[in-house]
Amino acid sequence: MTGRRDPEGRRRAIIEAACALIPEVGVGGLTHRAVAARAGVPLGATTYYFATLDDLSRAALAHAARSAADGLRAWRQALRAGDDVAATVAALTEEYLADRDRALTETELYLAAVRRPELRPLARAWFDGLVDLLGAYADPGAAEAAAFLIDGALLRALSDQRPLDTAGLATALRAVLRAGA
Amino acid sequence: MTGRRDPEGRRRAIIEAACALIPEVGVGGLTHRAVAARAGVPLGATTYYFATLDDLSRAALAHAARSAADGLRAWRQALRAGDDVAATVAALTEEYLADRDRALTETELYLAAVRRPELRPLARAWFDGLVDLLGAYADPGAAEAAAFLIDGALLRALSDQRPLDTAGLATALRAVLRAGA
DNA sequence: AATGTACTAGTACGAAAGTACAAGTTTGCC
DNA sequence: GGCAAACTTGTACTTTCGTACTAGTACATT
Repeated sequence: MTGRRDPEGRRRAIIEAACALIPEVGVGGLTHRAVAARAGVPLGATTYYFATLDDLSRAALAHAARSAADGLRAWRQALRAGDDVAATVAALTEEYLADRDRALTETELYLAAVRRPELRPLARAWFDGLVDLLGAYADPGAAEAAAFLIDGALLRALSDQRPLDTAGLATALRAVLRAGA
Repeated sequence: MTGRRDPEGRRRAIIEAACALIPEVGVGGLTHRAVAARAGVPLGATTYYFATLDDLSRAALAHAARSAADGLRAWRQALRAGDDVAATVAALTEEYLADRDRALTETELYLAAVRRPELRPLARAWFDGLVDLLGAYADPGAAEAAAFLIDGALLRALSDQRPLDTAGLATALRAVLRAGA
C-alpha cells in the first residue's frame, strides 16, 4: 500500500512544505500537522524525520538560507557584466524581492535567530555574502553600509507591501559605495 | 477580597506585561495565560479587557509603536542642538538600540504587519516619523534612504546581537544625506 | 439605602498541539 | 528464502491553549 519508497525525497518534501508554510504562518506558527498536510505525508512522517519541531524549522530555515545565499552567485555574475554597480545592485534587489516568500522567510530567519542562537550563522549567511560581494567594488565599511541599505529597503517593502523605489535605491547605493571608510 | 479597583491601571498593566513578553516569546508566542501571569492578574482579566488574543497583541503593539514614535521627539531636539547631522543620528540610533526590547518589539511589529494588514499603519509610524524628521536636513529621497540605512543597521545589530558600528554608520549616513534625489 | 452596571476571579470545555508508540511493510544483504 | 534495519502509518496520550461562563463584589447614581 505504501507505494515506492523515497526517504530522501520525503525529507525534502517535508522541508519544502515547511518553507512554503513559513511565509504564511511564520516560523512560530509551524506545526507538525500543518507541515505534514502540506507535504502530503502522514503526521508520523514529520516526527520520524525530525525529532522535534525545532529540528524541522531549523532544517527548513537552513534550506531557505542556503538557497538565498546561492542566489548571490547570480549577483556576482550580473555585477561582472554590468558597468553601473549601484544600478545593477538595485535591480537585483528588486528581482530578489519578486520572490516575496523567499525574502519573507529570510526576514523570519533574522528574527528567529534573536531567540535561537543556533540559527545565527544561518541568519548571517545572506548578509555576509552580500558584504563579501560588494567588497569587490568598495571598501569594507561602504560594502557593509550598502548591505544595510539593501536590507532596510527590503524590510520596508515587505512590511508595507509596497514596491521598491529602485531608482532611489540606486542613488543611495551610489552615494554609499563612493564613500571612503 | 478584591482590594481596590483600578480598571485603567489594570488594562495598562496587561498591555505592559504583553509588551514585556513580546521580546521574549515573539508576538505569535503570546498567550492569555502568560500575559495574565506576568501582569499578576487572573486569567479572566485578560479576556475581560481584550476580547481576543489578537486584540491584546494589537493593543500591546500599538502601545509599543506609539512609545517608539514618541521617542523621535528627542531625536528632533538633539538634531537641532547638534551640528553634525550624520553623527548625531548615528549616536541616536545607538541609543535607540540600547533599549533592546523596544527595538525588538518594533521589528516584531514589522513582521507581524505582513500577515495582519490592520497593523500596517502602526508598523509605518516609526519609519515615517524618521523620514519626516530627516526631511528637514535632506531631500525626501535621501531621507528615506537614510531611514533604510538605520533600519537595516538596527535589524542586523538585533539579529546578530552585535554592537552597532556607530562611526561607520555616520559615514554612510553622511554620504546618503548629501546625495541629491 | 437600593439598585443596576462594571468589574473580579475561578473554573470549565472543546480544540489543537507535540510527541510517543506499536504494528505492519519494504528493502538490502546473506 | 530469511532476516535485520529502515521506513510507513494511524492512533493515543498529555498538555496547553482560547474562550466562555457563572457567581459574586464594588461602585456610582439616584
